[in-house]
Amino acid sequence: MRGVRVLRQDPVETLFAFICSSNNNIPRISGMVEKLCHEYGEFLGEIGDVAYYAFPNMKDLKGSRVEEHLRSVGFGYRAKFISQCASYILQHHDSEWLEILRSASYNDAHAALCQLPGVGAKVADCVCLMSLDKHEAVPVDTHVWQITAKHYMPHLVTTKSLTAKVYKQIGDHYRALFGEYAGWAQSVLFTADLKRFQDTQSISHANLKSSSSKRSVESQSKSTSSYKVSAKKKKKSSK
DNA sequence: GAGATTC
DNA sequence: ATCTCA
Repeated sequence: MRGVRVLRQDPVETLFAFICSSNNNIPRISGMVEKLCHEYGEFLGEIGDVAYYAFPNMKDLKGSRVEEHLRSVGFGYRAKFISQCASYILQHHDSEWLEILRSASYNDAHAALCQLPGVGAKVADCVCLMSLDKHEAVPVDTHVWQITAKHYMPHLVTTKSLTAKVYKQIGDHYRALFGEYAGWAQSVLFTADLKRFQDTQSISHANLKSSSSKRSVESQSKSTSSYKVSAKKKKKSSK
């Protein structure tokens, strides 16, 4: 049986990859990250006829020259965020600052990340959860917002946009329910709603509730006591 | 809260 | 998704 896993990724790669993710789709994000590696990363070797490069060091990502180049290859407004973010971290902190944030509290790490250009609450939570060991971090995108409002927090169905206030409310809701597993719960919610996982019994959206399928979830009891995490929690330290 | 930003 | 403007 397959499960939903929250990986422990490299903080630098995670931060810059999620800066690329804003208002963007996965194929394009993947292409952008590969471009960063190929253009600015160290050559690692090749397997067959495919060359592999490491994710760049931040010192190689800063500067207006980088920004201009990234813009010319289709990074859009994210080009500025990437170069400025690298500059900011190296100027105000150092190259190991992100790793050091692993020993900070979730609230401190989140607040610090939100200071960076191109990093808001959502990207900060993604970095916290996927690379900084902050498993109470709950990244709330428009998708998770809609799912949560519909199935778990009905009073939010009338909210017109994902404001900072609503963002906090949703995260706090899951933290109260799942504590240190809140981030994992978010991953299950998110994954369960992906079309390609709709028929994957082991991680169906409705599994966070007591029973039944996704289609009939609306008619179910909304009581929090029916929420179950059950025995499908998993974690891994590498891909 | 609305609109712009990249493709 | 973040930022800017109002």
